[in-house]
Amino acid sequence: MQKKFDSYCERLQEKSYKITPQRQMILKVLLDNADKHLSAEEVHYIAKQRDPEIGLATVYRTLEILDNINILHKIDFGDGCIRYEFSDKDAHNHHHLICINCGRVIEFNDDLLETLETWIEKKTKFEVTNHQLKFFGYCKDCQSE
Amino acid sequence: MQKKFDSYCERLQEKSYKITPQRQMILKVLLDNADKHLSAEEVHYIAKQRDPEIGLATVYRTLEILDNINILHKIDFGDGCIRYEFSDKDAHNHHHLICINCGRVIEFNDDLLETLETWIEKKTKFEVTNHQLKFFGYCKDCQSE
DNA sequence: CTTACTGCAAATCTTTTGCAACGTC
DNA sequence: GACGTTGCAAAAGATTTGCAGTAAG
Repeated sequence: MQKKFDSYCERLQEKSYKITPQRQMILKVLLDNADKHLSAEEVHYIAKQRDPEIGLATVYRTLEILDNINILHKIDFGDGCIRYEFSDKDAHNHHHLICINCGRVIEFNDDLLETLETWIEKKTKFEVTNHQLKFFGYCKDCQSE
Repeated sequence: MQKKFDSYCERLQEKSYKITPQRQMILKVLLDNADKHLSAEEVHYIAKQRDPEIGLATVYRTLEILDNINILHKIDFGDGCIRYEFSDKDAHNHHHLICINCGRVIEFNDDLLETLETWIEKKTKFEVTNHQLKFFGYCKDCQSE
């Protein structure tokens, strides 16, 4: 965890962003909840418990930067806000199962799309840099209803 | 086209929604632009040219209904608004290539995911009803930059 | 004639921006 | 010390809601 934190700070520095206490804290909040897909609001809520001074705009600005330098990326689960996830989390082969009843998000690994990507690049001349695959449906607990 | 329009009206009726002129018009706008992925704002803009009286809230409310009864579904291309697409459009095997430079959206067909879905249902006991696959990258025109 | 639907305006919610004060390098 | 960064408050967008009037079945 400390290792990741340090490498993210380095990446910020490389891109000549300053390592401020707020940015470090936001990174720590994200690392502590790496399994969660937090939204800006949620990051702010947790961050405020650690430092009540921190502003929501700072959180938004930091997440934007972390997205730009590819530490995070945005995901939309259709619940009205942008959520974030670390980019290096099994990078290319992890997808999401989203329950349309309770909203739970389950992660799922598979590398089937590698093949598809190469095929797309050949066939359509579109240069693929990333993909997102979401399955909607009902989780185990919601199927009875 | 007329056939689809009629069947959509029927579906509205079945669910005991009224067939108002506004709803008919919104459906026609959507059918006339079935290749486009319009947002609520865009639907309203086109609709207003046909009937300047129509209100934006009506458009939002109608799109919500059409989504609920599965005539449309929402897609998010990361441009800050919800876009819509007919649900029956090659339903299960059409995906999107989104250019992160110019924002162009290219459609792409493939049925690879059918297999994956069955596999997920077996493996995770998640009941899949739909999926969304998006590839991000650079379209032909933007690759030179 | 009843109940759902509409248009408008106001409200809400998420995200962005302007700006003076502040802190990192 | 310079310049990027912060917090706050205000602004901006997208979407939702309340309500009185209107119209579909």
